[in-house]
Amino acid sequence: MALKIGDLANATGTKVQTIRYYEEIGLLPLPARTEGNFRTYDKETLRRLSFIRRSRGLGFSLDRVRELLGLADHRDWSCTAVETIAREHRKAIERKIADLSALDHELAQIIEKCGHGTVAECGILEALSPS
Amino acid sequence: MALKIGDLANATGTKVQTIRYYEEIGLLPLPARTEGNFRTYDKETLRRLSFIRRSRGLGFSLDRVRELLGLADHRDWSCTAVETIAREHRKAIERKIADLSALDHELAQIIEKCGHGTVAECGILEALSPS
DNA sequence: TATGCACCCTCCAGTAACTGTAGGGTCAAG
DNA sequence: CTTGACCCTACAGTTACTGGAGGGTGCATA
Repeated sequence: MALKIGDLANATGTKVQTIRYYEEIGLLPLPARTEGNFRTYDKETLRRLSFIRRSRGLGFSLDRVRELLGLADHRDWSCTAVETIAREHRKAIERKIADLSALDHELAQIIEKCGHGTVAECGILEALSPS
Repeated sequence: MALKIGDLANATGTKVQTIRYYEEIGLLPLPARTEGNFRTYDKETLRRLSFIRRSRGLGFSLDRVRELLGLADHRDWSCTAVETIAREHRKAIERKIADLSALDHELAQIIEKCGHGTVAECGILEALSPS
């Protein structure tokens, strides 16, 4: 029932190189090896990788993921720190949305200025030029 | 009236190293040098740098900026290409906003699951774990 | 004249999170 | 015994800068 790196990759939608990268930076433990030097994994590592990928999918940085994994190991601790990480991440995302929305409005206004003529008269380029 | 690199930096809110980087990748022309080997710039380069920074501020990649600068040099061309670049950029930003909004909703749901107890019971970590 | 200080120079390394490639080994099936 | 799928290591490249080491320039002041 030993899993190879490709099995983990398939099961989690992760590239093989990415799994090796996670191992390199210490997010995944050094796995056992077969006689032929192939990495072998157990279900626990598969769960850990799934956790990492789900967290990454939600936009957490690898450093945050590392913290979350560290917290998850202390089952008797308060989960306040977990909540804090999640809330701050959400705040950061909302800031990003606000920034992008402002950009979107600005772009909309600039695009409207296009006179569909020549570059020389282009309102878009003019809007990008120094006032 | 020759401008030094620090003058350009001050006038555009750009770090000196960033200006040298733009020169290195060919976004800014190789400037004249003083006897003491200091870069000297004219108003035209200042305008070019301002254009770059304004475009970057609107989220255009350096490759797009390069295209826009290239188009701006052909004053008699149609500005259709300029409009296309701007519209596609806007589309990309709107996709990003949609993605982040989806993330935001998902995070909100996950955060609600926190029971404020121990890590072992934490609904956030559970939501991050493989189903 | 010496000194201090702000500014300039080049070159190189590091950031985040992978992705791709070169050059080779392992293993089961046909 | 060969083919093909899979695995291995090691290293370079991506984006757009940012920071630092180690040293030179130029102007004003004591």
